[in-house]
Amino acid sequence: MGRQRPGTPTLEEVAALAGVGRGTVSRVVNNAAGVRDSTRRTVQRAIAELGYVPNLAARSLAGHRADAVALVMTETDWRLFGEPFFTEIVHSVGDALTDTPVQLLLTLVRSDTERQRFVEYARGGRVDGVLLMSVHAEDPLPDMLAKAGLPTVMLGRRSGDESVTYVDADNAGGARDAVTHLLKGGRDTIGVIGGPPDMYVAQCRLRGYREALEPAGVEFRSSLVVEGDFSEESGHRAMRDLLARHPELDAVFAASDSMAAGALNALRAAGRRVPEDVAVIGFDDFQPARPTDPPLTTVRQPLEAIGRTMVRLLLEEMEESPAAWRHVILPTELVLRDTA
Amino acid sequence: MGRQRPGTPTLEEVAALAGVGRGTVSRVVNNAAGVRDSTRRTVQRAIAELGYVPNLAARSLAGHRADAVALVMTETDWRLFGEPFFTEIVHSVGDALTDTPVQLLLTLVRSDTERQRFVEYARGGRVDGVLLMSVHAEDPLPDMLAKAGLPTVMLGRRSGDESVTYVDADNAGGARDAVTHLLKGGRDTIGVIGGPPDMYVAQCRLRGYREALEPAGVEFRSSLVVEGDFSEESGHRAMRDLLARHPELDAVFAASDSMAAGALNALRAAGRRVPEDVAVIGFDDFQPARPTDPPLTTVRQPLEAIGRTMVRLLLEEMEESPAAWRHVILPTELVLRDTA
DNA sequence: CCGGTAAGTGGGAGCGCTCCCATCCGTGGG
DNA sequence: CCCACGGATGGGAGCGCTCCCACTTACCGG
Repeated sequence: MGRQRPGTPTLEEVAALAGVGRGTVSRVVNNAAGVRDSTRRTVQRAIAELGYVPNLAARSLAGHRADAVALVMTETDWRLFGEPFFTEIVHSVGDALTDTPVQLLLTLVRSDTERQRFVEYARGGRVDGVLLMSVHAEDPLPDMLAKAGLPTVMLGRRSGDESVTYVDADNAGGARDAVTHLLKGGRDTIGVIGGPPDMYVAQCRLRGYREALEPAGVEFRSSLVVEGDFSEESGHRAMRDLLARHPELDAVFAASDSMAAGALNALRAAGRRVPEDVAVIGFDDFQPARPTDPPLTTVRQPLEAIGRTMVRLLLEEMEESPAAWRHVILPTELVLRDTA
Repeated sequence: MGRQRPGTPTLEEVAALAGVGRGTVSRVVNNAAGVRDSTRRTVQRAIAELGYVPNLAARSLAGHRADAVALVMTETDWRLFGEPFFTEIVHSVGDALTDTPVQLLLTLVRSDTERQRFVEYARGGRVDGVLLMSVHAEDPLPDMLAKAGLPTVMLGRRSGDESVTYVDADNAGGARDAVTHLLKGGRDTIGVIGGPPDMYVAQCRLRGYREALEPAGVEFRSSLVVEGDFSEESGHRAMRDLLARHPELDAVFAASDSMAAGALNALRAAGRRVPEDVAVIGFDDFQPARPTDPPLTTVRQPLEAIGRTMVRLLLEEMEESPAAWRHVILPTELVLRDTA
């Protein structure tokens, strides 16, 4: 470092070459109005000739903005969600920023050192806003950013009431739809393979399950609930437990597709036919989903819309710095395939 | 944007509160020597009291450095390599930067718009150097960056002679080792499932195959070479072709583990025993590898070392701006499991 | 007792840009 | 023919920091 790249021309040099003032060149570079067309062309020629590129540090310093936003992943996101979720969010966020001059920066926060460094980076003004991939309950990052007054949007939430803007899928609603569908299909002994109970998203999906039972007059039985950790293996194990406890089970709602896939295997191993003996519905439908056999009926999370919405909210907060946090819940969609 | 976060204190304000000059505060903030301990403590107290965080734009502007590097992925990397490769590289790069004040920024370049934006970002001085994930032959990005005088290190190379610093695995050597191992095991009709012939990495692995044959006195036969695209499915197809052409085949070297996995399936379908009838060796051994049945003998790419080396070279270039590009080839390792 | 040296410190001079106001020029109406 | 007005333009005043040099002070040896 400390090295200077050679001959990076400055605004002033462009102005000199074009025979105009600094202000005019700045206006041309920033595509601002109020420059005569002939002047604009002269300046553009000078810019091209010198290969001028604006110094972004100077622009930031003078303009009080960075024209960049960060999308932060924690170590946990990194493994837990695997590629499809991550890819889809990143792509939709990227797409949503295409028409802006904003550069998207992905950053990985794996340790306290890295968190600290990132906070200094963000508070230091290198980004105008931060998007947080799903955060864990104990993650101090959202509040650190909020306290620093940085526009921040989270994907998902850590609890029922967040004091940070977030976008989330309608987890409860999606689960409710799934279970309602099972009930309408005449199933009445419906097991649940839930996620880790300390995760809010898992709580919501479980709540949706309960909410669906009530109007149908079916009683909630906690023996029908088994907890998993969103992994395929945990789904397999949970399904086995469930069958042992309730051989009469005629349907299962799994809080993730991976767990549903594990459940499918366990059911096959137990000689149950799907969906004849036991109907199965999953949750997520990340694209491209690894196809199950038979193809899984599931609740689709609107990832593309989530990414897009996060960007919209972030840009709005960057623009206006609203007083209140906003919470957006996006609808899920029940995708009927062959397991229910 | 255009918004100002409230009350961000400046160096000057800290200096005033601590009753010292700007220079002294700067020295404390940057952990520079030449400040009396008592003074240092006073200043640190003032910093804490005001919650001072350095303005990085100002620092960049005055200090001619960004304290950040970018790791660029193109759309192609994104899909082609999937998670394990990507994850391991990112982690090792991250680890290698832990002890520096350098922030790692992952950026995704999917279109010309995004490429242009990134180049402006990089040339604008927001990063001190760039790491490029594997690049394709036609990718103009490396040369754009090189021309801009930005320290740049590529993972892999686009051709035999690159005018950009790169780090690569010894693809030819790894392939040679694999095939030599097969020959030593008494196999002499060894098929190859190669990668796309327009990719240099595929050429190298194929070259290694040929180089191993010669000293063993085995003649190269092009009918033993089938081309794949690194996907499991293409490996399956290639294996079928190979068996049709050469029923007497007694070994296969696949230029990737995915293709080897496909080959394994095809062999099983054809009723061949592995390794008794046909030995199989793959290439990559990305962790965590999806286990094959039987466990695959393969050539391990030293991803961790590659990431670490890339960072070392980049930091060196940032420091000294050497005249010549450097090319580092890291050794692979033949991992013997059950298929050969 | 004094010059000499080193350690510690203060602050001027930018870094290259944006913002904004003063200025200039051309035009149209009175 | 003069003045007022608005669009186009020039450039001063910073933005908050680092770099570096000048300055102060304390302490050393002669």
